[in-house]
Amino acid sequence: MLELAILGLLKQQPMHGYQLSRELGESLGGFWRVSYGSLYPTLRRLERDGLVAPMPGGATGGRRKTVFGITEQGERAFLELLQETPADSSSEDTRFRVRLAFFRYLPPETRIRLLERRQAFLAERLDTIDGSLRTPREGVDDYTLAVMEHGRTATESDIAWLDGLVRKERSKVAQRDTERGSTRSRRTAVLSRKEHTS
Amino acid sequence: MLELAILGLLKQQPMHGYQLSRELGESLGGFWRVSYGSLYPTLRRLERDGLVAPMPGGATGGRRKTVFGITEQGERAFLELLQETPADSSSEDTRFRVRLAFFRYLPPETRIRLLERRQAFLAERLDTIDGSLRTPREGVDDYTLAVMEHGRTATESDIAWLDGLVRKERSKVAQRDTERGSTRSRRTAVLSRKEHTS
DNA sequence: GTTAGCATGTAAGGAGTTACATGATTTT
DNA sequence: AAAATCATGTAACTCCTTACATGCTAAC
Repeated sequence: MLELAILGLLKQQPMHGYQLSRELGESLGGFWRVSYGSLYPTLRRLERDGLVAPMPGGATGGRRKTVFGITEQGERAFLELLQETPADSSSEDTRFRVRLAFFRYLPPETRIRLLERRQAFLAERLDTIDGSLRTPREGVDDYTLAVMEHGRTATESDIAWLDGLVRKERSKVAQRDTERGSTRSRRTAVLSRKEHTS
Repeated sequence: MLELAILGLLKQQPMHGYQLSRELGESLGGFWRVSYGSLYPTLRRLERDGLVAPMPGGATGGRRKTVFGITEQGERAFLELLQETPADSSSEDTRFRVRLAFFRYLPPETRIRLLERRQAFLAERLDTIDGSLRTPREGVDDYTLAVMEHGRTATESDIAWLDGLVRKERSKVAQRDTERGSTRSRRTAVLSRKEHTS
């Protein structure tokens, strides 16, 4: 996840490590604040692998800091990481946030696919919660119940939010297709659905 | 976090490892599903440390499974873990959920203190988000913005939800104090505020 | 000139995961 | 008797954290 975030930020603009950590904290709004003990080693590993490289004439200052930029190889790795489906469900919420923050670098069809994948994930979570609420085992008290019900509410509103994003994305695609000649629009719609199913 | 969850579940009822994993997945409603590769070693470590112990006459079956129960030492450790303030902000959301699910084991004053601590944490997150939104750096696009705004909305509703829980808790305390003689109620209120500040 | 913040790192370790292995029991 | 699922475990690894160490630069 950290690699993705670093590459994405460096794609926007070359930066040094310290700045990366601050941007990360800001653009994720306090949902994830990396420690330097994790940031710098990762940065060096990315450099070693040729995904980022120090820039001679960096962005702003002229101090002893090392300003890094993303390489072509890094760009490729970034796009792969961005579409990656992680199995790890525990940190998936934060991970999705990070991915979404870099959505502009993906084509609309891929965006829709990822948004719908996230929806499916949340729908499954919702099923689990509803299942637990329907089958109250012994030992459930008010607090356990409160956790579950709040979880359900939050998940539902997340799904609705994603619905809005998908709708917006679809209308963008539709508009784009209309602009470039109206005969292809239906065909494109079929194609993107096909891609989503696979 | 896993230790806390295991101890809490075993406090409710003796169980074997497999059952623990299923209960965990259910009672947390899909927000956290532990892997066996983590569960069993942890369970054995807890046994080695004397916090849990195998029960001769377990709960239900008589198979080859090992049913564990919590020991007195485990109960003590559980209460400590339940009140522990973690510095790690990344997994704090899930962690709070776990803690809340075992809130019934804490005295109301401690509950209020923990709820308010969580509120303070979320308020800080809100500040970070609002700060980022007020100072739009270069490179913010619609998606980064969407992430932040959704984060703000979700955090705000979380805080409001906690407000409700705190209010409910306070009214419980007030009622309890009224029931056991009205002269002490004011003094107790002062004491719990003092505890909260520290 | 000293405090605060910028900037980069290292060593040790925590808390989990995946993938694999194995066998017992129930269901079909 | 085959398939599903219950039940327990191990080894290697990932990814990140904490705590520490160091020095530079700006501001007061």
